[in-house]
Amino acid sequence: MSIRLKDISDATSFSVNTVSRALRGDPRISEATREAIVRKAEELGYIPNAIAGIMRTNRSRTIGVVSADSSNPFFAEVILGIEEAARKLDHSILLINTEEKAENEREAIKLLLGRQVDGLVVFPVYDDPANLALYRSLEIPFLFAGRRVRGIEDHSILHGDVEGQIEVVDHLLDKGHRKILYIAGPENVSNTVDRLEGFREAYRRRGLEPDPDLLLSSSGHIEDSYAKLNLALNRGREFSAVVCFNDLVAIGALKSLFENDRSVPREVEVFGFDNLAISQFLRPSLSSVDVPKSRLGRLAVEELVAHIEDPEREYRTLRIKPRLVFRETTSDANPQS
Amino acid sequence: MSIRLKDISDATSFSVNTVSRALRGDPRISEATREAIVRKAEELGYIPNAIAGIMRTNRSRTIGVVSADSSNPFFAEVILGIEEAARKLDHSILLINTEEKAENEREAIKLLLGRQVDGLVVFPVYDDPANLALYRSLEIPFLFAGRRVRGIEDHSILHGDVEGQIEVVDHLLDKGHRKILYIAGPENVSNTVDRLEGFREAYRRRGLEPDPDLLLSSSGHIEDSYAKLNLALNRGREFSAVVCFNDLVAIGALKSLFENDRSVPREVEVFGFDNLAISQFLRPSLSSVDVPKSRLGRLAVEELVAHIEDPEREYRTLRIKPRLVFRETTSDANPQS
DNA sequence: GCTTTTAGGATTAACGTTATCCCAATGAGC
DNA sequence: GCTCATTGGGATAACGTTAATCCTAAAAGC
Repeated sequence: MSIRLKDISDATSFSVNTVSRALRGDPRISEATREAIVRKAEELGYIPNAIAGIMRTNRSRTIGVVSADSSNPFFAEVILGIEEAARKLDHSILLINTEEKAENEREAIKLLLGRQVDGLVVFPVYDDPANLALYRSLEIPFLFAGRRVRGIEDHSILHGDVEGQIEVVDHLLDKGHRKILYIAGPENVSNTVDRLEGFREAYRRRGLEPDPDLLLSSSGHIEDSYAKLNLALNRGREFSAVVCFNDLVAIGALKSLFENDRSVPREVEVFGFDNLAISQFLRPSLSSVDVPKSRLGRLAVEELVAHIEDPEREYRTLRIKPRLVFRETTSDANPQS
Repeated sequence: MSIRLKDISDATSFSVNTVSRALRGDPRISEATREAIVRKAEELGYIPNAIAGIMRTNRSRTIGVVSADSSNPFFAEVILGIEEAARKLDHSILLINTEEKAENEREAIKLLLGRQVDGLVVFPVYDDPANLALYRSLEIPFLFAGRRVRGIEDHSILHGDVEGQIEVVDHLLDKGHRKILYIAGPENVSNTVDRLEGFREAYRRRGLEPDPDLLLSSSGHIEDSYAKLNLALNRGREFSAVVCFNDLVAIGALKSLFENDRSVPREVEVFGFDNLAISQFLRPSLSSVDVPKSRLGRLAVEELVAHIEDPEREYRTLRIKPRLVFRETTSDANPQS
């Protein structure tokens, strides 16, 4: 059976209390005593029962992570940063996926609250009244990674969806493209809203109007994007550039373009968004908007832990700058730089 | 503050015990009472304190997942299956990465034990005396997903590394290839050992000997594989096929081949292993050995939970059959089929 | 009418920690 | 030699839940 403080107490004839304090490095315990206790603890292979500790202290050193879409490597890459940062700050991660469903998100949060997590990092849906109410009633720190929630302004770490998308479209308009196909992302996700807004804003700034026929929606996944672009091509849509909600969408689009004998980038230029790790190894390698995913995860954890440790700390939206990456799905390098 | 059973007890004037039992559906509580209590609990927004429950019952309904390499999508895909299966069986996941370090693996397990997980799914290193001792002393169920540990025979769910690799090499030898370059994977991982053994065995069966100059080692990642193959090409190594430890290695190899003007598959055929989700979208799309990753994860969890619920259950190695997938990095389809 | 059964619920004691309060011994200050 | 800190450690009470045991009416059996 597993060793408890009591067992060390019995073996050393110090009280349980003293053993506990010795192992936690309480200065009130003499060096000699501490050493004897620590040695005995190691000898017995003592592993502290974290559950009991959490119960007593009401501090779990655990961060609940509510991820959105497990089939998108973007989240995996951010979560990698989260896990690493959490480990460095001596916290554990409890991970749940919502598959972008508002209800799953609520359930996940309740489950995590029940497990007494100290804080939450969430990839939330954009607009849901019940979720909004839940977040407003939350008594532990929470942060939104790379996304916004309608109605909650200050809990986000954003990576410039609007600006990033403006830059892409601006670049293409600069190069003379006037028929740009846009494949948008999943419903009710701020990234979709913001990137679409960026797309539109870039046109607006030049007094131009995007062609509604060249605006496709998608689930944000490869297969759906592939199907949607096939459909558009079958309907005879003409365009010289495809701007995609994310890299997965771009991968599906590339497949469709290839199968429909559209040469990339000669006839059609393609942009993704997110700059996944694999995108540089596609052929042609994918031009994209780089989002520092690992940094986003790290930042989220560091900021969250700061909030956990200082409940008075004020929330404010943090912003990371995105950066265009030009590869083989676009011709030439950035004309500006 | 958060609502406890006590609060519901106060509000309904039933005892804490009755409230607890009513919420857990104990048959000894009358329907009327149960309903009143449940309604009040919902009204108050009661969220059970799982920590206290775990403390009392010594059952956490949590599975510790010790993953190996967070930068390899293979694990992400398996963990996806793990998470889904766990959720269906009403369990949570506690996830830690080891980055293939034996010591991290031990630390991860100790941390998870401290958190009172009910069982472990581990992607372990192959051969480490301290880890072996740790596993032997473990008092909770544990399973190795897709890997073996030297010295522990029955706790694995394997996916035919040896056979899969034999099949690949056999196929190539059938087609007349005699100069096959093999890029092996990371040290001290059973997959590396077994796939290499498969490679050798395929030669052995024909009374052939692989050329030691055509045997490269790698970390199992894109960049390293890319560098190693570049080096081999610079040294004038000649070969007509490259068999890779996994798909990431294959991606790096493809990049090197492309940059060195080796046409794939005309001059060089390439095989990966794992069949990552992205591999079908590479260009050329990658021929590989499909490992049912999601199923592996699901199976691991289902089997683990079976062990948790029946401590007497015997361990036995489970085996999943791999399947060759022929795509554009190999010429023709499978000659046999 | 009395006892026995049973439904329905209350009391109480854990689970392993940690925090609060307490005490004994030692030594310093006068 | 007395007081008073200081040091080092012990005793005890929580944390919120659940399990084991116990209680009490009312119904049922004779």
